[in-house]
Amino acid sequence: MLEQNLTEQSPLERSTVRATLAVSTVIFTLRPDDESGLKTLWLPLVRRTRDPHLGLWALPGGWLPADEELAAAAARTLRETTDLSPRYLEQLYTFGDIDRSPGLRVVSVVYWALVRSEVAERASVGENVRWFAADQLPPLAFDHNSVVEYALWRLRTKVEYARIAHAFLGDTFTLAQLREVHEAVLQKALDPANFRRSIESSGSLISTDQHVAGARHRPARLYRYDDRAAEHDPPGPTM
Amino acid sequence: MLEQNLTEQSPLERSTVRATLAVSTVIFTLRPDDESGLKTLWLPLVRRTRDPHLGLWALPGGWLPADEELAAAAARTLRETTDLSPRYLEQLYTFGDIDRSPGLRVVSVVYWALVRSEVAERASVGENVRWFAADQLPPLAFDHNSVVEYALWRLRTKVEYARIAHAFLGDTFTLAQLREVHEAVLQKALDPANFRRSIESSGSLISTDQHVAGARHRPARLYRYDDRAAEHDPPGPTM
DNA sequence: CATCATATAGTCAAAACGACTCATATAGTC
DNA sequence: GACTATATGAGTCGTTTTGACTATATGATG
Repeated sequence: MLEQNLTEQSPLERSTVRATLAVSTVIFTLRPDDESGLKTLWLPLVRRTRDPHLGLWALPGGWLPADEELAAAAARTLRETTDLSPRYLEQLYTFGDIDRSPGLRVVSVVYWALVRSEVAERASVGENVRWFAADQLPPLAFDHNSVVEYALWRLRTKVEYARIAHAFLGDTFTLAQLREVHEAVLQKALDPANFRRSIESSGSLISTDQHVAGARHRPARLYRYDDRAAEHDPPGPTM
Repeated sequence: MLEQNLTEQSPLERSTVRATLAVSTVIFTLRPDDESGLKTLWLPLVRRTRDPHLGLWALPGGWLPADEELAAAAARTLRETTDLSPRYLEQLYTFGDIDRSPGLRVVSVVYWALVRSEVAERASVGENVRWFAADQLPPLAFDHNSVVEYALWRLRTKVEYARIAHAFLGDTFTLAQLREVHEAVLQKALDPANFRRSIESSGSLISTDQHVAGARHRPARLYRYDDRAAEHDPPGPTM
C-alpha cells in the first residue's frame, strides 16, 4: 500500500481510471424445504433494477462509502435486505477479476453471514428480494454463482471445526437442534451419540438446568453457547 | 456490487470521496539465522520514501491499476522488490479499516507468497529494500505489523494440512529438507520417522530414483511434488 | 400401565498419532 | 580394508481419536 517505487504521484493524480470498491454479502439461513420438510440452506437475493445484468438476481451489496467500515457495510446491506442482524459475519474473499463486471472495474469484498432460522422466516420479501435454496440457484448476475459456491464450501468446511453452527439457533438449544444444523449444512446424517461426545469434548457449550418438555419422549436438556470459549478461537481479523 | 436500492447514481457521481484500492504482499522465504544457523522465516520490506510514515518499513505493494488482476499486481510487486517469481501465491485478507491510513481511505487486498530459499539468498537488497526475520520486525508503517502476524498464523496453520512447504524448495528435495521446512515454520522439532509416515500417506510426493550423495551417511532419496495431487486440494479462488 | 420415540450413557474395534527401537547405507578415519 | 559416525528408512507399541453400535432413561400417549 502506498508503495513508493511505482507511484510518483498520488493515486488520484496518477490514473483517472480506478477500480471501484463494492461490498457484498452471502447471507445463509436454514429453513425447511418445501417438499422434504428437512432443513436446508437458503439465502436472499435482490433483483437488479439496472444494467448491467438488469433483471437478474444478485447478492445484496453496494458501493463502499468512504466513511464506513467494510464489515459495517456488509452488516448494513444485510439489514437492508433482510431486516436482520447477523449472528455471524466474516470476510470471505475479495473478487476482482478485470472482466467480472462489464465496463467498470469493480472489486468486491464479499462477506458471509449466518442468521437465525426462526427470525429469517418472517424476513422481508418483496418484488425485488426473494429467498432461494442455496443449491438451486438460477443464473446470477456477475460472478455471483461462483461466489456463493465458494461461500458454501467455506461454511461446510468451517462448521466442522469452528463453533459457528449455533449462529443459526437461539440463545438456548438442544443438542438435537444443533445436530440438525450440522446435518443440514453437511448434508448427511450424524450419529446422535457421537455428535454429543464430540460437542461435549470441545467444551463450547454450557449446559443449563432447563429442559424442553412436551415432546413424546425423554425431555432434552437446553444448552447455551460458551462465550468464553470463543477466546480460544483462531486469531486474525474477524468481522 | 452494483446494488440498486442504495445507489441511484453511478458511484462516481454519488460520492467524490471514494476508497482507494491497493495491493500488498507478504513474501516469505527461509534463510539461516545469523546466530543459530537454523532456518527461520524472513520477509522483504521496503522503506517508505514519502508520507505518511516516511522512513518506516512497509510491505511491498502499490496502487491497483484498473487493468491489472489482483494476483498479477501482487506478483508484480513481488518481482519488483525481490526479482523473484512466487512458488505459491494466495490472497490473505482485505484490510480496510477507515483509520488505517491517515487522510486517505485505503483498502488493501493483501496476498501472501512463498519463494525458494536458495533463490532468495541472492535476492535484490538495497537502500530501500531489506530482509527481516519475520518474528523480529521493527514497528512498521500502517497496520502492517498485524498484517504480517496474520500471514504468519495463516502460513503456520496451512502448512499442517496443505501441501505448500515444497514451495520453499527446488523441484526435487529430500524428506529431511522438507521436514526442515516444516520445523522452521512450526518452530518445533518433528520426529523424522513420523514425518515420513504422514507425508507418504498423504500421497503428495513422487519418489524419484535419484539420491543425494556426498554426505557422511546413507544417501537420501530425492522426491518430487505430485502435481496431480493438487487436484484434490480445496476449491475456491486461488491465486 | 404398556408402548413409543428420542435423549443420554456406554461399549468395542479400527484408525490415527506420538514416542521409540532398530537395521541399513554411505563417507570419512584409522 | 575394518571401523565409526550419522542420518535414512522400516518397524513396534501404547495412547488417543473416531465411527458403528448397543443399552438404558424418561415423559407423552392411549
